[in-house]
Amino acid sequence: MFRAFFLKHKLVILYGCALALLLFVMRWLEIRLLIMSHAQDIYFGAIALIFTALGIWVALKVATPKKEVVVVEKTVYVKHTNDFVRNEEALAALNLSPRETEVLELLATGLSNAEIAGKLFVSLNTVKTHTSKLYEKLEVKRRTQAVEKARQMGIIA
Amino acid sequence: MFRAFFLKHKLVILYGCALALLLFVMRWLEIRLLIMSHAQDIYFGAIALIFTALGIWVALKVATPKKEVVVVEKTVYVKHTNDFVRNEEALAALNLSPRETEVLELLATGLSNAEIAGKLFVSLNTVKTHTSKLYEKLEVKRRTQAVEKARQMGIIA
DNA sequence: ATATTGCTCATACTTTTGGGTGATTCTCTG
DNA sequence: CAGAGAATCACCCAAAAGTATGAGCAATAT
Repeated sequence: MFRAFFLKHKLVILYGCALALLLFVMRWLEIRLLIMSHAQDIYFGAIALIFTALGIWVALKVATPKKEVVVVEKTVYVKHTNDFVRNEEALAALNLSPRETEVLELLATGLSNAEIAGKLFVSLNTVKTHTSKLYEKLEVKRRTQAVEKARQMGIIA
Repeated sequence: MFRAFFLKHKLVILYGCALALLLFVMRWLEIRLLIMSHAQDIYFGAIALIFTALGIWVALKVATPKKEVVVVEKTVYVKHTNDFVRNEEALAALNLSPRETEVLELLATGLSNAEIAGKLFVSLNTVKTHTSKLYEKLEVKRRTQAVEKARQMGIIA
């Protein structure tokens, strides 16, 4: 409870303590500095400097950094595939389960197993099982071949 | 000449003047404030506050803004034609070496690095070097993505 | 009611891929 | 001639992919 409060207002509390301490030290220093009458200016200068520095420090610590937005244009090529027709016969002949087809499509976009697992809300192991079965049914050994074969068969865009 | 110098160190000069002025005012105030012996603390507090504020102000004024890069993607739709025509501009922009292009094409057929090495009569390590450079230039992380991107850009069939 | 199929997940192990670094050789260019 | 870029290769480490096997669960077909 106290800890949470402290953590939340850490900066403010620390700053307050630092200020109090400094004032105390200065008050004490004052006694001996006042003996030398001309040291007053140096004294004030010191106070000014210290608190200016403190202010700068606090400002840099607390201030939300200004952001300068730099816009970089980047060209993205996207193939226009409006005339793709899925080869339903070939797809049916493969006897892929719905889930496997889904995985195959994500596979073709270049996603990793982990990324596919994330998209489908399943574990990495599950995706591995699906891909393995997929490779079996497509009679390939690697994901790259699976994509290539599926593309040639016309079952993915 | 003086003007240029002033403009260049405007902030420093202004700050210096402000500091001097404040010290002068305080020195003057001191005379009457010292009469009330217990006003000393208020006096110091005022100094501390003012210079802290000054420090904050200076810091906020001077602080270098952080840059934030925003990538704006510019979409280019590539016409999908049944007879493939290589997108020469895109290919040239990528600045791929002849060997890298060769590797990319074999990559797209679904071959493993070892198989590519065999086809090109080079070592597996060499193929790895090529693929790595390829991924860099295509701005991708995996071979599957490389193939997908190259296909969308129209630099492979 | 059993068998099958699809989906899920795990564990354990091997292979492949990718990242980083550095070296060598050759060729082209200023 | 020095420097840059391309191609070659090596070594090491880490991450991703793939293989094998087993198992639980729900819907569906027999």
